[in-house]
Amino acid sequence: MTVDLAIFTVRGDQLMVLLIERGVEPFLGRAALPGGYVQKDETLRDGALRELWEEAQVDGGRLHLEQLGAYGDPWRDPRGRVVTIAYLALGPDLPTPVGGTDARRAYWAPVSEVINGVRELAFDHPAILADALEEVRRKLEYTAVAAAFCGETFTLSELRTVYEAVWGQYLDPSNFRRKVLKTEGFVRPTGERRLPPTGRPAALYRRGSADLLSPPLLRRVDES
Amino acid sequence: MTVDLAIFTVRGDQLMVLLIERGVEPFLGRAALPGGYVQKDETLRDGALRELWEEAQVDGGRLHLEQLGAYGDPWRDPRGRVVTIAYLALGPDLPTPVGGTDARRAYWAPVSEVINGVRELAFDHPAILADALEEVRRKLEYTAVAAAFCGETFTLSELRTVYEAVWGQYLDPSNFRRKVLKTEGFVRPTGERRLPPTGRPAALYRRGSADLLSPPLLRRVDES
DNA sequence: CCCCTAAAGGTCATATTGACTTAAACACCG
DNA sequence: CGGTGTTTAAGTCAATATGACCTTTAGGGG
Repeated sequence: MTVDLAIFTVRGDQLMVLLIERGVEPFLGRAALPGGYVQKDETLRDGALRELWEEAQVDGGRLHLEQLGAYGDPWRDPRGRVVTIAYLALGPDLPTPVGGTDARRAYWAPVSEVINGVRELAFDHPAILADALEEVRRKLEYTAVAAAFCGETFTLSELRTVYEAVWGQYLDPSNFRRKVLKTEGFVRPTGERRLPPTGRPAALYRRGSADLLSPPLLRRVDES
Repeated sequence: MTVDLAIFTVRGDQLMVLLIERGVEPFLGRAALPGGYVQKDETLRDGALRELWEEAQVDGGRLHLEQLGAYGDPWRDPRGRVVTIAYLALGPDLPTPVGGTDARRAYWAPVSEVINGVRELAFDHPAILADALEEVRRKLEYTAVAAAFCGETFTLSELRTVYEAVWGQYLDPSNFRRKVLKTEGFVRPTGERRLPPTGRPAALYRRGSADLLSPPLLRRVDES
């Protein structure tokens, strides 16, 4: 029984996922999602948090962590029957982590490159990553987790950039602002402002109390 | 490693869940969700389908089955560390199943009674059932699975009754009809009709090709 | 002091929803 | 054979939400 983690962050205007280069067999040297065995006395969530730290030196306290599901096809691991519980983590632009015990190194990779097959992942991690990606995209529609990608305080432009990076589509700044501000509990103004490199200062917000957005903030379906 | 099943159906105007009376220790004689050990050579889904049949003689071919998640707290099972993968199943009004090997008997119980604590479930099954219930309610909003509760063909009133039973709230028949019919791929007319005990004949539909509803069919939030 | 840029705020046509009303189709009853 | 009750089916209308687009504001830099 193992846990595997799909850890996402937004850097610049790209959605990134944390990958490791495996330092042990099987799939030695191959790219993979961080993860490892669950210990006997810990919860699945605690196991995920521990692996997060061991393999990538990422502190779980600051990021959103939720279970994605169990992957247990008998042939998914060449070593034999290994069921893995996949977790989804979202965090602000984190420092590039160093490798851990079972990982030669850890690094952020653009999700688009991994999905396109430019990098080949070990095990059934391509499927896990695909499911995780769809889940994040869906979560942004129906919940207020997008703020988990931002720092403690953020501007509405930063928040919009998160949506654009995750969904891969342009959003009208004005309509986005209207939707976010009139959705009760989405964000809470701090009263402070931040100066962009150029242009008018932007108001700063912090995450609100709401978890669900109703009505949701739907992405366009066409995407041609 | 086990699988547990939260199997729902709509009977009359009530949402029902399939329970078993445990025939073995621990929790002998207690009500529980059907489930059992996963075998070495089967997928998690196949294990769920097998347990479905063994413990409740329910044929999985006709119902919607999806994974809910993994429950793995170290103390959830008095026997020791047992991680269970919970599955959610939705089906039309099924015949009352007989008990299986590890179950003295199997029966349908109103979900409301179980949630209220009138019946106490074994293990952490109360939490699993609560999660399953919320998942069904959410699924009805964003997907077209509601038809899984109906037979091969059904009237719009039957479909609306499903929503009302699951959400526990009244829906305006006229607005429901408009929403369903104008949502592309939700239902497909068969051309036939069905005579109710009294009143105008109702057109029959079968499930359409759509999986997701966009925009979704949201339930009211207040429900006071 | 003017220009450029991004934030902030507004307009307007369109789509969707909730509450409500009206018409249609059948069985039953006298 | 026509009236009555019941359920399906269809329509109206105001309130709300959305997408596309425009104008104003508040900075920095030349």
